[in-house]
Order: sequence, then structure tokens, then C-alpha cells
Amino acid sequence: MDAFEALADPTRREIVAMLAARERNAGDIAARFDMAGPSVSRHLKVLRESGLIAYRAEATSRIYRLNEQRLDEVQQWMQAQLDLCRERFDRLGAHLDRMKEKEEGDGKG
Amino acid sequence: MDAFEALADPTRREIVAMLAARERNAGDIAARFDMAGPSVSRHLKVLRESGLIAYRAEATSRIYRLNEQRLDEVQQWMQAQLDLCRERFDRLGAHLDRMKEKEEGDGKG
DNA sequence: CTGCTATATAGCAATTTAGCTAAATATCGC
DNA sequence: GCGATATTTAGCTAAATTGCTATATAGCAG
Repeated sequence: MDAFEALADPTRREIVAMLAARERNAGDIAARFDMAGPSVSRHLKVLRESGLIAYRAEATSRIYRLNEQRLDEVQQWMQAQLDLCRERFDRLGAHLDRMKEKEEGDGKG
Repeated sequence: MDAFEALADPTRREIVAMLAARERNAGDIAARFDMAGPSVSRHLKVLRESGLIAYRAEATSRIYRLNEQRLDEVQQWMQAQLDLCRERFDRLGAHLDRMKEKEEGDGKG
């Protein structure tokens, strides 16, 4: 999953956010950045190669759109880590609960 | 949010996944990789500075744990983009539904 | 085919990164 | 304090990345 690498750059994250709202052509995207056109074009290429975005040609312009599926893959990896993290936390909570109940059951306190 | 940059590296993602399951000391983490200890140590540093992990010292070892909060921030950014994406898709669906109803109401077809 | 617009690629310089080995730091047992 | 263990920092090199400008490609208007 090379998408993580693509998302490491703030310019590319902005592009992703722009395209999450709606599709846009390369020129509109480039216009939003204080950066030479070719530089933005390269960012688009990285995003394309990561599978996070795709485009269709329309006359002379290329209309970019987000590829939800790839974005979802990244999302799910993140979610999986969080789930593991929280599951562990829950187990700890349950464990402490059991300890507490046992203590109370022992007539201690 | 520098955490995205930290997550760009596959070794660091593996470390995150390891720590999502449970906390571990630096040596255990390093042992899992076919890489010199100092190299792993540097990855740990990057993760630390990104706020994704933290550690506590215990005797001579440093016990690392995931910082769920930072992970959650990344997760939420991802989720926000997906939500935007899907919301737009829903609007399109609703729009098409309205079109279809209108057509049927027109007695066309 | 020519010129115009939209976009991408080539090639370059500066910066960053990931790996390595060697050395420093810190804790523990004596 | 000394030696052993655990871990990090320093300093290096090779490779990758980012930005730039100049050039190439592709469709459209005439």
C-alpha cells in the first residue's frame, strides 16, 4: 500500500481533500497552490500511481476524481490499529472489573 | 499533523501495528526487524516526534506504547475525506432518484 | 497544417531520508 | 567506580523527493 507514502505530503493531502468534495481538472487544482504547474502535476502523478486518484480526459483537460476504494483501504488499516488498541483497553477494563468484583466477593474492603 | 509522514514508512507502520496489539520494549521491537538496532531506534524516534507513540523507562529498558489519540486524529482525517466522498455519492444517487421519479411522473417511458 | 490552450515529462539543484558502523548515555549488580 | 546490558545519538553514504524551468504531447479553432 503505497498510498501512505502518497499521503505523507501536505500538498497531496490538500489535493485529496479538494477531490473528496468534488472532481476537478488539473488546472483548477494547480491554481490553488502557490507552486509551479509542473510541480502540482507531479503530485498528481504520485497520487495516481498510488491509486488514490484517477482521471478521465475531456477535450484538452483531465478531470481528476478521488478513488474512494483506495482511500478506504488506508482508512481500514487505521481503524484496525485503533480497534486493536481499544480492544486491549477494554480487556484491561474488564480485567480490573473482575479483580474488583473478586475483591468485593472476598468480603474485603 | 506530521503523523502522516511517520506512517509513510512500512517499518514504522509495522511498529505501530505491533504496539497496537500491546506495549513492548525497544529491544523486542528491534528484534523483529532484519535491520541494525540503531536503524529501528531512529524509526522509534520519528514515531515519538510525530506523537504516535510514547514510552516509559523501566530499569534499563524503554517500554513503548501507542498513543491512541494521535492515531485517532489521522483516522478522523481519513474518515472526513471518505464522508465527503460518500455524501457526494449519496447526493448524486438522490438526484438520479428524483430525475427518475420525475420522468415516471411525466408519463414518459 | 498553424497557433493556442491544457497538461505532462525531462532534467537539474537542494534537501531529506533510510540504512550502516562507531561511540555515547544510562541503569544495574558488584 | 567498573563492567555488562539496553538504547540512543553522531556521522557517513546512497537513494529518493521536491521544487524549478524548459520542452514535449494532445486536442481544438481557424
